[in-house]
Amino acid sequence: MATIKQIAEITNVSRGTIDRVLNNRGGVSPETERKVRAAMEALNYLPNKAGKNLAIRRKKLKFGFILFSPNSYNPFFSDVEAGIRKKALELEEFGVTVDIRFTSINETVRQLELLDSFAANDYNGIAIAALNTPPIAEKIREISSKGIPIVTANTDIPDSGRLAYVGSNYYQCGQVAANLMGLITAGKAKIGIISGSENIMCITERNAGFQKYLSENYSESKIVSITANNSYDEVESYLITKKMLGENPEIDALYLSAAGVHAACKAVGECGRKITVISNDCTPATQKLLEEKVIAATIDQEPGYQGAKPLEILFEAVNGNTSIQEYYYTDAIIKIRSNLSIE
Amino acid sequence: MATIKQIAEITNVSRGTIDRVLNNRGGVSPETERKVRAAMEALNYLPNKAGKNLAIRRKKLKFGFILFSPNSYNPFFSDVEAGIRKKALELEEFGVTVDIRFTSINETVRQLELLDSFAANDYNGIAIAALNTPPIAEKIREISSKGIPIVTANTDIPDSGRLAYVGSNYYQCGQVAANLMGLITAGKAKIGIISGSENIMCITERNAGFQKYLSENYSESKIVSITANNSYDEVESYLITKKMLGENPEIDALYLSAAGVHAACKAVGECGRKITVISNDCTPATQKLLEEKVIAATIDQEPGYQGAKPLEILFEAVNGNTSIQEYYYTDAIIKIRSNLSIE
DNA sequence: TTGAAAGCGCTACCAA
DNA sequence: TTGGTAGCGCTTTCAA
Repeated sequence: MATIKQIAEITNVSRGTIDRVLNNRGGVSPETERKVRAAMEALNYLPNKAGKNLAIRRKKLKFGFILFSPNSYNPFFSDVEAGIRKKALELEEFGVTVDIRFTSINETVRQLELLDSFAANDYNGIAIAALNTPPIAEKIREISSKGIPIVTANTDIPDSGRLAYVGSNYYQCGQVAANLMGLITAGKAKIGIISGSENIMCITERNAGFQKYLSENYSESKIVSITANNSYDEVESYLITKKMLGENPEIDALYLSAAGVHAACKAVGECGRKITVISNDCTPATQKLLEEKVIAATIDQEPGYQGAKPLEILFEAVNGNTSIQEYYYTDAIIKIRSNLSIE
Repeated sequence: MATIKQIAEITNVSRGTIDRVLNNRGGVSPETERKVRAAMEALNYLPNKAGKNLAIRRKKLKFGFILFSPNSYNPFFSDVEAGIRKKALELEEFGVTVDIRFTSINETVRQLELLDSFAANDYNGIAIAALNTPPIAEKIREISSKGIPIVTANTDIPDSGRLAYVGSNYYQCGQVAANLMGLITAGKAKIGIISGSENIMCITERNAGFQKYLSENYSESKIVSITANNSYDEVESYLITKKMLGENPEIDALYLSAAGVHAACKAVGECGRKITVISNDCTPATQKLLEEKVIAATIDQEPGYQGAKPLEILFEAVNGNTSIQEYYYTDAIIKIRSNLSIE
């Protein structure tokens, strides 16, 4: 519990100088620095957060968050937004302002503009659900190199110079779905996969994890058919599910690896067969389907955390915390009918 | 983002007086109080945590935590302890000291002594995994009425004057276990329950939730046999499981509603039949059994949170936070083989 | 290169 | 009943 004041007294140096050493601000003689570091070592000095948090108010930090607009096909992002707003309220006590900007799922140009705008207006940190395209990666690299920390949320761009990623380990999500599917169907399912756009990494990762785990652990099960919904659209989701179930009467299980859950389940209800359905995320529509036993299980990815944690990381980074990890994976949380209610 | 200083300037009253009004310390004229409250209302004043956290150091708060000793029958509590120690480290920055004391699972007298000792030595708050017996309830009421906040953790005593409870909703845990059992066995399981002491509420609640959910949702399944392990002992756990499986050849599923998981599974392995096992908690031994596919699923109850959250609540309470709930339930987290690794 | 001092918001204590 | 002030730990700015 040593403080800067104590270190200052022991070393006969002013508190200002201790601060200079502590935060590597330069302008300290090697002799003094050595003495100060020795004392910090000896007293096992650790900076006090309450003190830092109070002092940082004067900086009036600004963070920006670029997120996908929630819509009927994918209401998931409104839970992310709720997480952002909650954390923003907390950070307000530390003098931090948070601004949110929305884009559609395929607006690369708009994301670039927003990134530029944040950087040009002296924002101190940026969080972004980033489209994984080369121009975005390049832009992130450019802004990061100016010293503005960037954290990716929900969708990642590795090797872009971003500070950290917060979100699902999608490959593992797929594995968990396969594991559940195996358990529920005694390892003998005839499976259809309703998938999403093949150029969105999270979808391909989920499918890969699912297929790998299934083939390694439930060799008697079989993936009968895979269809991708490339239009981010509820109607399309209904149509392809309807078609798949009609053309493949042996299918008795479905893995919904993308959004559009509600529409797909409408087709399931109409087919008249008993289908074991496993989906992702836990939106209100999905909860209702679990309640009605249409969906057997869904895999949640802590959307609130994906909104809150990136802001927390940015705050820590700006506040001089150097022990920030690269990956903050959310848990693959299994939701079934009986553990819905309590959060 | 109004501050005490601003309120003071507007109302032409000193900051000390604002503080007196804010914290109901008394000694303020009705006239002044009215004026101050009006200003706080108008500016939407909210106390700043960073400021409070810094100032509270001077109080040098002391919290005590009474916990069950981890042992081989129930290693669960070492994860709770880890949660306590982590939070204690965080609170150290606020000048808070945390002391942990251990008792066995049935030492009422020892718990009474420890409670008295904490109260007599001016501890500012107490957390306790409380044995649910009348003398303990009475003691908690006595100490609470002196103004020392008490939070129960893991095991609760309602109506004892304790401030809050942090832990499982055991009834729901039982429901989730039944829900899983139904899903995995297509609702047709012949089930044995290896239970624990009938006078521990958490066990009886789990069993009740399990039976209720099963009968309401999986009417084709059947509970064939229930045996209680009343000796908190690994060997006993092995013996009763062995006996149950031997005497009831139709049993094809087990719900382990108490600890002693490792020993029970030894008996499962020896019986030579395929048994669907569902257990509680996620200790290292249980993880290994999941890995080996001996256990199909286990229901975790966030032990780390059960250690950390009570201390957080005590700190908030002492710090003047009045919006503390009565129940802080942990999630019933479903762990299967594929979602073990990532935390 | 270093020191001194003010300030972040809140609390506690002494004096009036 | 009220005001004034010092202090919690850290940062920043100005002066030396």
